[in-house]
This record gives sequence, structure tokens and C-alpha cells, in this order.
Amino acid sequence: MRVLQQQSSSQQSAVSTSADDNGDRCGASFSASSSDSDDGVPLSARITNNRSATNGKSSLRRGNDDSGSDSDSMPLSKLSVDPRAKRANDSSDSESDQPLSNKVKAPKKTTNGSIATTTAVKRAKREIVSPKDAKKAKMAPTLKAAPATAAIDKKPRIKKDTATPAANAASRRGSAAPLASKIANRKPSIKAESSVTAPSQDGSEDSDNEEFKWWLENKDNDGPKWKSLEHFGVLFPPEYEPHRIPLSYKGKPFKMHSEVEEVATFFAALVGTDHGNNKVFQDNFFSDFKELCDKHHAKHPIKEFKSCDFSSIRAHLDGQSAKRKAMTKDEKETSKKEKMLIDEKYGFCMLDGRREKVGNFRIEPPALFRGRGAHPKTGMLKKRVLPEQVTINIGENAKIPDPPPGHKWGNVIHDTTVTWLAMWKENINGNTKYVFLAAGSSLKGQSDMKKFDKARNLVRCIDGIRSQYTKDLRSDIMAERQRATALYLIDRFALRAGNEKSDDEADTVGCCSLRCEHVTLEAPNIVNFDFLGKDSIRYERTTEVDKQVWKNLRLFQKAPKTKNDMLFDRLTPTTLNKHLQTLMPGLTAKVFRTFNASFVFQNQLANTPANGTEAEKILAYNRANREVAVLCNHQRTVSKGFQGQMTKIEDKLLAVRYQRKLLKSYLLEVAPDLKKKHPEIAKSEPGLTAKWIKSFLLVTCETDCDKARKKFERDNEKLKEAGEAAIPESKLAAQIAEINEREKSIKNGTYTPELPVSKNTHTDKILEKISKLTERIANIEVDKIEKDENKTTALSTSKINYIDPRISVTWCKKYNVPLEKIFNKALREKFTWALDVDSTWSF
DNA sequence: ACCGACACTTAGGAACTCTGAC
DNA sequence: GTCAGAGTTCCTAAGTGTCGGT
Repeated sequence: MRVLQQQSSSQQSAVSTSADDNGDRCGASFSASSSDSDDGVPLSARITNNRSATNGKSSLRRGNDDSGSDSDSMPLSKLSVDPRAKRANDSSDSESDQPLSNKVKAPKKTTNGSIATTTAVKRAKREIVSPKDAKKAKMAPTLKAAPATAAIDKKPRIKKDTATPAANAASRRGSAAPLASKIANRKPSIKAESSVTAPSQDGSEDSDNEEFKWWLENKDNDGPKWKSLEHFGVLFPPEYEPHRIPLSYKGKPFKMHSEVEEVATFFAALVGTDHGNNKVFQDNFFSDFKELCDKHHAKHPIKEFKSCDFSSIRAHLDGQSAKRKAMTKDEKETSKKEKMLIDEKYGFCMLDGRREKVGNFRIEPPALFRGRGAHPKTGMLKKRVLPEQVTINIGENAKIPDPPPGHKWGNVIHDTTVTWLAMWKENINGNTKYVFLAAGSSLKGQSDMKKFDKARNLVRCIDGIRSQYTKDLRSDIMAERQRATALYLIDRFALRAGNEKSDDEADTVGCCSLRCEHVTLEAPNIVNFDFLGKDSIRYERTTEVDKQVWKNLRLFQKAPKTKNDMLFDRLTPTTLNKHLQTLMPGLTAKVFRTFNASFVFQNQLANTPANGTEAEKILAYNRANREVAVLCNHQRTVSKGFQGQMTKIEDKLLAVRYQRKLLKSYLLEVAPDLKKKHPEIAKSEPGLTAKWIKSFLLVTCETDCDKARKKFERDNEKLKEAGEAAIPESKLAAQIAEINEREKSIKNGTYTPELPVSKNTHTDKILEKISKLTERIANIEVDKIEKDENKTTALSTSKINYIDPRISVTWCKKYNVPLEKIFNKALREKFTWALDVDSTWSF
């Protein structure tokens, strides 16, 4: 169980503002005082990492009021009072005595049984900023980066043209140099570790400049995303190669058509895994499998899943995997080269004349859909994608990539307002899959920087926003009160917005879609949240909240609502975001997560020991990172070997401590005066019990025996190869006998341990050795702490997506820690735009 | 106001690769 | 050279939020 310390609001308001900020960013003025009335709320919260609970799905959906008497805008006091809703003992809270809507609409039925899903209720009414705000935002001075505003976010949506053969031919005619050589001959335009401070350049076709620092540009974010785009399209997975191994059905072999066999093989690969054991997965798989059997076999015996035996196919797969593992060095080299050739071809494109990395250029191969959590469609067959289903997006003058022989592209378009290179639809949920540029590309970098700048804008609007919602917590209008309460939860606990989901998806929720059953209240102000969030990760937390928030939550849960009803029945992410846009241009619910993550991180970094070792500084960094990961509920499953690994580290630690103990005892014996100058040598070693030492020494005997045997065999092998006489067995026997003697003396307590240094070593040398061991011990201890603390928490997600990289860069500069210690190569590439900030930058 | 389509970000786990101890 | 474990990359599911049409 971990304790999360969140920043207090007073901390949050004490933020510095740097000179390159745009001043004019908050779109609303606040009449309420700037002091946050939440100050009194202790924000410690207990988090447990239990995963994957099952929650009942709501039978009742959000009640949309059509009735005039129960409208959102009507003051609560005017609503009719349901006697069941009346609370007897809360006279101080007159507003909360008002009833909620008595009507809750019946669930929306999914009208469509087909695979192409329709989202049941997706409220999306777009609203942005007033023209005035948009204008204001555009006029704001831009030094380093343009402010992120809704106005800037807005992009014109153009109709996609269908590529006519004539247009395609024209495109081909327009292509100048062969693309392969053009792309291959250029290095990526974005370099992570650049020492070059080249002047910025415009985004036009200036191919020779390798260091394109787009972040130094004053680019208009409103325009098209690119001017020219050339690429090789997508790579299709190889055709299925049948193995002809029959499925065993009721003990009898069933020879399958290759299409049927392919699907059986998909399942065979998952036998014994969580998916393979999941009943829904099995049922969905079997239903699709049987359909294929019907299609390809006029007569077949397949009737029930439980009579299918996939073990022969599985054995074949295991054999293949073993073969792959046993590949020779040359074979591995060849396969690596083949992969590199493919990566070189499809992995890069030319964007506005610059070579940029493409992300996922591979078309997803057919497979069984692995939905997460209790996904009703998990196990269904995800079909093979054909070129005819793929749309290519490419520059008008670029050569259109060749589709695989005998095929043609579904469509070819030239849409400069989007960033994808190719797109197709998958058959399970009807979702669109895109091929985008890689994370380190200029396009991704630009939107990343925009995202963090927007979150940074919130730093200076947050006090006003908090005052506003704190005031609204007592609003007479139910919709407003719900909105304020939800906003409090989003702000304080980093909850996601919580869009409504359809019945053919896993039952997961976010803030707006919370149901009454997900929140348990305990007087006077304790709340327990327990629900499945994104990816069916359980969010379980008990915490104190603002007293008024607690009262509101109680009000929102009141009868006639039942546990399956929406907690916030007058609120949707759309209405919430619409409101947020009035408080700050471009503000949406998700910005709070980015803002709070970065803000908490920056505050936590203040705990870095300025005079500590590098390892200690990095530990402080990772701890700050962990606070954020806990706040955002980024979890991971505990690895299988975790406990064993911890025991190993513990033993390693004790073994080093034992070495140090021996040296210290020796020093005390030969130079007792030393302890005046070096009192640490008189200190005992924690954790070193006589029992542990004995068992450690005995294990050492065992391993020494093994080592001696292995060395003996190895040496003889070498001698044999050289044609020389072998070492006699007696030599090994003598060694073993010596070890056995040692073992005996350990057992009967007469053993005198050997010193890790020779007897006549100078005391200075021994002190030096002790200090090295001390350093080693400190490092192992840090490792141990980190390992334990990271057991169920994934740090990478927040590092990649939520923490402004400029905070990390600044920290490295301030504490003199090399950036490579905290950002790996991929992160350094992703965040090139952030590397130039100086050590005084603050979020 | 509502809906589906769309475009993009965020997410955890599997697969693969590197590294250091033996 | 082998192996385990750490670190990294790949894969693709699952979110959020916007847009145009009705």
C-alpha cells in the first residue's frame, strides 16, 4: 500500500512564470477570490494495486431530460421533492436535499448487430472559443512556441478526393528522382544529440539541411500539416504457409483447409495463456472457427470447442520457435540484414523534403482479437487486410507506391491536413487503423510540444479555475454542481474524462461515466473509488475529499438512483469540455492530467539531494516519476520471478556486507587505533546473522565444487584439442576434498573465513577496499528499493506521455546528471525539441 | 442536439536485444 | 559461451476530443 502525497493548492499556486510565456492565456476572468477554499483537504490517499475486478454493467443509462420540470438549468430548489430523497440530518446543506431526476432513461440499444460498431451515445457538440478569444490567442506574442489554444487547434476539415486513374497518372508523371535513392541518401532530419546550433529554416523543400529545428520556427499551426510527402506505402504480412498438421477432434485427426488451419494455429499459440483460458475468448474464437469450417468443408465433424485438441499444432509451433532460437550466428545476421533492408525502405519518408521516420508501416497481420479486460468480442478473428482495403495518403506529385502484384489500393488521396500515410479499417470494431510518423518525427514533436505548452498555460489559470469550481460546488443548478464536482475529481485525482461506451466494449469508466456503485462514502468526508478504468485497470483509492464534494457525491447517489445509475447524470465530457473552453481556450479534461503530472513531478524533484551521489539523485528522480505514475494509476503486473529476484538481490547485498565485515574485523584486529579516525569500521553489519553466514558459506562450497568440476572439464577439453595430456582426475579429487573439509569445518563451527585481501596488505589499501564495498552496497540498496517500489507501477507511461521533458532536461542541467541516465535513445529522439532549455526553465 | 466518422494520444504487455556475471 | 535479467522496441487496444451532416 502506498501513500500518495499530492501537492497542496498553496503549493500549486506558488509557481514561477518565465519570460517566454504568453501572458494572455486564460479566457475567463474569475469573480471568486483567488484563494482556494480546498486548502483544508488533506490529499493523501491510499492506493492498492489490485487489478481486474468485475463490475456489473449499468442497466440504466444517462437520463437526458426532455421534461420541462426537471431541466438541468432549473434551480434545484424549484424541483419537486421526492420524500425518499429527503435526508433527515443535514440541515446545513439545504441544496443537497433536492431530488435528482426521477426519470432515468432506459439503456440505448445497440441497433446494429453487425461487426462495424456504433458507439451508443457519443455526445459531441463542438464548441470552441469566441472569435474574440481566438483572435486574442493568435495575436499573443510567440517567441519559442505558439500558445496552445483552441483557435489554433482548430483545423479545416477537407473532403478527401478519390484518386482517379488520371490523377494517379499525373502524380506519377510528376515524380522526379527515384524515391528509393532520394530517401535512402538522406539522414533523418531530426537528430537527438546534436551539437549543431544551425539557424532555423522554413519548412520548405530544403533537403540538404539535416538539422531541422522546427521548434525554433514561428510556424502557423493552423495551416496544412505538410506540403510534400513521399513514401513507400505499407508492408503486408507474409501469406500463410500451411503446415498440414491436423487438429485432433475427439481423438480423430481433422485435416483442415489452409484458411481454417491458420485460425486453428492462432488459437494453438494461445493455449495455456490467459486469453486461451478465457471462456469468452474461446467462445468467440470457436464461433468464427466453426463458420470457417462450414465455409471450407462441406462436411466436418467440428461441433464443440472442448473436443478440439490443439496440442499437435502447438508442438509444431514450439518446434518452430526452438528452431528460431537455435539459429546460427550467420543465419541471425542474414535475418537481421533482411529486416534492416525493409526498415530502410518502408521506415522512412520524405516530408517537405526532409527524411523522417515512419512509425508502424506494417499492416497488422490476421490474428485473434485480444481485447483487454472483459471485452465481449475478445477472441474473434481479426481478418487479413487486403491492399484493396487500404487508403494511401501521399503528396500530389509523389510517385504512388506499387500495391502488391495483382492488387490495387483501395484509394489514394492527397490530404495535407492530416498526418497519416495510410489507413484501413479493422473488422472487429470497425476502428480505423493509421500509419503515422514515428514518435521522434517533427509532426509528432510539434503536437507534443503544443500539448505541454497548453498544460503549462493551465499553471497560471488553475487558481481561478479552482476558485470557480469550488464556488460551483454549491450551485443551485444541478448540472453546474455535478460539473464542479466532476472537475474537482479530475483535477485532484487525475481521472480521465470518461466518454460513454457501447455495450460491445469492455465495461470501463472514467469520471463522467462513473456509476453510483463505483463510489462509497464514509462520514464525514471519506470516499472510496473502485472502478475499472482504461484497459480495465482497477482504480482503487480511499481518500478524504472536500466536505462539500462529499455531500454532493451523497446527493448524486440518492434514491431513486440505484447502484447501476450514472453518478453524474447531468454531465457529459462534451458539456464539461465546453465549459472548460470558457475558462481557458483549448482547455479540455485531459489537459488536467498532463498539467498535474508535470506539476507534481516538478515539485517532487525538489527532494533531490544536491550533494548526493549520482545514484541517489537518480533515485530521487525516479521517486518523483513514481509519484506521477501512482497519481495517474499507471500499473503493471508483477513479474513472475519477482520474489526470487528480490531474494537474490538481498543475498547479493548480504554477501557484500559479509566481505566488508571480514575486512573491518581484520582492521580492528591489526590496527585498533584506526577506529578513532574511521569510526565506521567499528559498526556492525545489519542483517548478517550467524545462520545466514553459515548457509551462505555452505552454498559457496557447493558453487566452488561446481566451478572446480567445470574448470577441470573445460581445461581438459582444451588440452585434448591441443593433443596434450589431460589433467589427472586426482587433481580434481584433491580440490573437492579440500572443499569438503571446509564444508565440514563450517558445519562444526571451526571454520576461519578467508580474508578478501592478503595478510600483508597495507591498511590504507584495506580502507580503500572497504570504501569501494560501501559504494557497492549503496548501489545494491538503491537497486533493491527501486525494484520493490516499481513492482506494480509502470514509470514509462508517464515519462513518455505526461511529464514535460523540459523539466527533466532542466533537472539534469541543475544537478549535473547526464541526460542519458534518465532518457534512453528513443526518448532523447522524441524530445529533441526540449533539449535546448536552460537550467532556469520552469513548468 | 445528436450521431457517426475521424484523427490523434495514451496504454500495457509481448517480443526482442543488450549486458554483465559466471 | 551461456544465462538471467534489464532495458528497449514493437504491437495494437483503448482512450479523448473534433468535425460535418442531419
